[in-house]
Parts: sequence; C-alpha cells; structure tokens
Amino acid sequence: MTTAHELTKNQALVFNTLSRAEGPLSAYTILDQLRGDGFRAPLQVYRALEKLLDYGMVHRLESINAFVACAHPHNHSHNHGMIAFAICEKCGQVSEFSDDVITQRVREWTSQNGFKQTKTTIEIRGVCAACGTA
Amino acid sequence: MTTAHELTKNQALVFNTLSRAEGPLSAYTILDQLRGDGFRAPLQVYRALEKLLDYGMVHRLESINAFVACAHPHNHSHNHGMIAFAICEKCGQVSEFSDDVITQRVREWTSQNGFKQTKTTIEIRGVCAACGTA
DNA sequence: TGACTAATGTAATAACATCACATATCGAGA
DNA sequence: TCTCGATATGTGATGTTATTACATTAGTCA
Ligand SMILES: [Zn+2]
Ligand SMILES: [Zn+2]
Ligand SMILES: [Zn+2]
Ligand SMILES: [Zn+2]
Repeated sequence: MTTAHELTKNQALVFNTLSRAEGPLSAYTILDQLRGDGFRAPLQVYRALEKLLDYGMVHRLESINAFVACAHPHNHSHNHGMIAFAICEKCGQVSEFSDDVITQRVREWTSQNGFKQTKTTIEIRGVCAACGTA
Repeated sequence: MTTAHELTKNQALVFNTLSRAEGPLSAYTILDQLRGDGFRAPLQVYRALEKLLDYGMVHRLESINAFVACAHPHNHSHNHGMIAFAICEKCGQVSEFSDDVITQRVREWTSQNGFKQTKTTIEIRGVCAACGTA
C-alpha cells in the first residue's frame, strides 16, 4: 500500500526507534531500547517489524540480520523498482538506491526462466567513502 | 584462488554433503547428516564451510541462512562477476547465474559513491518454472 | 449484546552462529 | 630427528536471532 498508515503504539515505537538510529538495528537492539516503554519480549518487536515491512516503511537487511527505516519515507513503493543497499562495515551507514537497469535485467532473467519473483535482495557490503578516506 | 584445493577430511565431508543435496542446506542439517561420520558440534561444520566459501566452492544464501555447492565447479572464480541466485520457495531449487550488466551497474554506483565493495549479495526469491506450472 | 478481527503480553523453545580452550596433525628448517 | 609454528580438529558453553503456543485485550460491526 502507498497510503499513509495509522501505526499502533508498538509499531510507532519500533518505527521511531529505527528512524532515530544512525544505522540498522537488530530486533534485539530495538527491544533493549524499548524496555523503558514496556517492551519485554522479542515478539513485540518482530510483530511490529512485520507490519512495518508490509507497509514498506522499514527494510530488512538479510546479510546482517538487521532492520533499517526506509530512506524514502514519502515513496514507500519505490516506483516498483528493486532496491539495493550499500552497507558500510566500518560505520554501519546504509545507502539505499534503486537502479532501473538492474531491475530490468533481473526481470529479463526471471521471465526467460519462467521464475515468478516475489522478493529480491541486493546488498553490497564494503566500506563507505567517509570511512575509506579516514 | 582458482587452483584445485586439497580438502581436509571435514571439508570434504561437508562439500560432498552439499554436492549431493538437491538444494541448499543449513549448517545444522549438514551437521545432522554427518553425525554418522563423527561430527558432533556445529563448529565442525562452520569451520569447513568457512574454507569452502574462501575457495569459492560453496555459496552462502543470506536470505535463507543456508549453503549450496557452487553450480560451476570448474570455474570457482566466476570470471570476477557478481553472482545472483534465484531461490524457489516451493522446491528449494537454486539457480546460479552471473550477469555482466548487473555487475557493471553495481560497479558504477560504487565508484560514483566512493564505496569500496567487498562482497555483494543478489538473491531472488520466488517460484521456479517447474513449481509454477505444477 | 455477541461474534469477529487485529493487536498485545508472556513464556518457552527453536534455529543459527561463535567463543574459549584443549588437542592433534603436518611441514619447514635447525 | 627434533622443535617450532601454522593449520586443523574436538568439545562444551555461550551468544544471537526468530518462532511457537497460548492467553488476554481492544476495537468493529451486525
Ligand atoms: Zn526504502
Ligand atoms: Zn562507513
Ligand atoms: Zn558459484
Ligand atoms: Zn521450484
């Protein structure tokens, strides 16, 4: 859905935690940051994340088991393109971008091979510009 | 390295297990299959996998926490291109392919953004042709 | 009201991965 | 041959990530 979503209390707490964070957070780190707000169990975090992922407001980074708030908060649909993430292993910074050529190329492979794609993960690990020159 | 590798006993056991498997296996599934060969602890599997990953003989699928034998056993270097995986969520089949355009496109983004890439994950989840028509 | 759905709370458990430390194996070089 | 260092292995404990199961609460709509 592209419309705005009324977040429940827990969803809002988790989303705000991710939005304020410098970089991606693990579910358990989110849990720890929300202990003061009454969170006591992982499931409270995972359930909120599930909805936020549905809404496109949060992304899951598969290669580091962490979650990050979407960098394009007013365009959660990303125009139907696939999203790529560049993750700095030094500072944790995540850059989110969408590339039409890559999207097109993946679609070509899947259509040629009769593969019905549901979700695609593109994650680039490395060192960001700031950390590389430091 | 592109040269052949002398595998140790444990490495060979793990590699053979993955080679014989229909699809990707988790480390703990590998462990269970090797109990009869004296494997008792996860670390025996993870240590072997680490080497096999180094050698390029095995790939890790980040989005499903599983490992698969390389589909191109005689070209472990993959010609320096990035590797993409299409993973069927019905039957587990994994198709491995390399796309020069995608590789080039990722390189363009990283060089334009001063990002020093070390490893890139491209994983397409969905349903394969065989399962889609079944 | 009652029936239904979505959200929440909580404990327990499962699944995935690493740490710490001891032991073994093998080859290069004195 | 002996010694040393590098690599590989064995094992238990621990750390980290995610889900199952069940009970409860809160809103929605005949
Ligand atoms: Zn986004
Ligand atoms: Zn950085
Ligand atoms: Zn391969
Ligand atoms: Zn299939």
